[in-house]
Amino acid sequence: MMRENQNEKYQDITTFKIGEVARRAKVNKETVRYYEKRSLIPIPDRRRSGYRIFTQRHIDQIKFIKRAQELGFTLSEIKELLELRIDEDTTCSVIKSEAQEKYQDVVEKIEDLQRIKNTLVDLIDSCAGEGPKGDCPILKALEGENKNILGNK
Amino acid sequence: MMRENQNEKYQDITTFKIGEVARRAKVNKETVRYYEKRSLIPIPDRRRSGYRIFTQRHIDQIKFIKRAQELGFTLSEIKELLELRIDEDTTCSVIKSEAQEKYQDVVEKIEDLQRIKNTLVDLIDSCAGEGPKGDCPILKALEGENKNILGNK
DNA sequence: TTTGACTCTGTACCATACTCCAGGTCTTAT
DNA sequence: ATAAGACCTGGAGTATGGTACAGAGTCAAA
Repeated sequence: MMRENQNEKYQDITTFKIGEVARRAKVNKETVRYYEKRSLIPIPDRRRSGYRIFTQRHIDQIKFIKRAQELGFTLSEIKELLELRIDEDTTCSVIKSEAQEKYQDVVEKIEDLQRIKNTLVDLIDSCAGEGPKGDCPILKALEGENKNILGNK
Repeated sequence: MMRENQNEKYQDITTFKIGEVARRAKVNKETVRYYEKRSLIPIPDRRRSGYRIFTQRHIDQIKFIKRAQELGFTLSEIKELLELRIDEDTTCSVIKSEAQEKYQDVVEKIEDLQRIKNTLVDLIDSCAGEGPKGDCPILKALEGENKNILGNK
């Protein structure tokens, strides 16, 4: 924390240097700079020395980003989300439909993986796990000899 | 196809130039070169001119790679798989356990996505989709005001 | 022989999300 | 005053799986 910064604007509020921000938001300092570069956080003011001046707002926003990431949002999507949050005209329903879109993405990814999982199960079941690799049905399937298990065109 | 290449070795077999390989394996020419660089296919011989000489073996191997990719194997994993395939001592059970490991990966990925999906459902359900964003429970949750839906620490 | 299509190499670039480093400046405590 | 530690910038590097050039050489058919 730094109290006596030269900027009038920050007379009465607590400000932070990058290290403290990183510690509090539980990210790397480089990540904070990276988010600034990608415009994911408000551009911090600078001290005369060039040091960035952060506020609680920055810390909160980084935490927001991290939570959204856990939900599978990419940084680009999160940026949109943040812009929505700032936009006066944004309504609840806009936010909701963003979440619904992301939900659809996730459902599709699960379906893809489910299909892959089923194929793997079939392959594993088809293989007794005995004998030399020459007879391995898994390799055979990958080699394209088995049109039944893998969906080869 | 080229028949009259100067290499004795290819007197009796059909050989291909990169474009034909790419067409038959349904990949980009650059991808063929990329696979060569990553040692995912046997190093092709060269004509005096420098042109690569491919055989059916190369085409089959590229198809193998593509099928394995569809099962979620990374190129590094596929390389291991290919090495297993070449190794005399490889048994069926070794291949099987590779597949089982990949199966575990896929199951875990599905579980992760399932958790994300559930959270999104909860968020979406919590939002009536009406009114200004100020009251949006989704944004509130992301902002960390709701300890119940998101697993904020 | 000409000419269009093909191939060669090496390098750079795409997206994603950081992470690290060097070389230099600033702060802060003693 | 000094020295440790924190901060600055710009650029490179990480992993993944390619794609896209440019500029030069080669091939094949008419």
